[in-house]
Amino acid sequence: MLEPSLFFKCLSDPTRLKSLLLINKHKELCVCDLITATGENQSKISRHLSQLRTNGLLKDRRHNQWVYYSLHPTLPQWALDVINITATQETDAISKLSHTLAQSKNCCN
Amino acid sequence: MLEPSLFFKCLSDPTRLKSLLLINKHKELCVCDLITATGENQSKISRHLSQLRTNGLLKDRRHNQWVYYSLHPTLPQWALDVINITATQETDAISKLSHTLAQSKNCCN
DNA sequence: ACTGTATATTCGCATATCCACATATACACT
DNA sequence: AGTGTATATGTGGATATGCGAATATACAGT
Repeated sequence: MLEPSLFFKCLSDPTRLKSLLLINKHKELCVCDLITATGENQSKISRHLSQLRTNGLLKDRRHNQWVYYSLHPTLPQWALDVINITATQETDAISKLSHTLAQSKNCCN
Repeated sequence: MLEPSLFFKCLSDPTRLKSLLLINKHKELCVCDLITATGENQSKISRHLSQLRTNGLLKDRRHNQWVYYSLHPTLPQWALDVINITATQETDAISKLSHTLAQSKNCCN
């Protein structure tokens, strides 16, 4: 079972939170999408995603060179609720990031 | 306005989370109550409470030697929602702590 | 085999966090 | 003034975290 304090620690870094909210909105994104959307460098994003995966918030799906991340299917409802509440709080920031993503050519399709 | 990632960082430490949930349940508690309930030492509790206060999650009310902490009145609804969701997730742990508190003589009354 | 793209990992450094111990402050009571 | 209780804070050490730069791995296309 997911310890609340550990779950919150995952959300306590702005890059991790942005990534998680973007994945929540788009259901599934690959690493390069998140790099594009957030403007952060590759190693930073990769490390934060791996942390979210290790702690059970994300699951990865590998297809060819790409790794697609989505919310982990066993995430408990309360965690999903917290994520969605936060999403409504950050609508503007997230749409801006989504927009950046939409404008770029898709690296993986 | 309260930054979500900063708010989550406040909830990411078990001692801070316990304290916050206890205060949420009892509306107002003094420091010695929290020391009793959590079994942690004084300086540890004091420091965590001060951090919660500095970040706007708690407000303090001083009366004689005692300092009473309660949820900050300007906490936004989404933050209250997150706290309450977490509370329902931690019911057992919190009642245990509340029980410890009830059994001890009240230091401040 | 070589190249390019996508992703992960290692390393060293800087900074942050958490803690216990000691000390300080503030107030009440005598 | 002295004592006891409640709370805060300074300090130093241990550990954790976050970062960029470099390197490694994996796969696709040529």
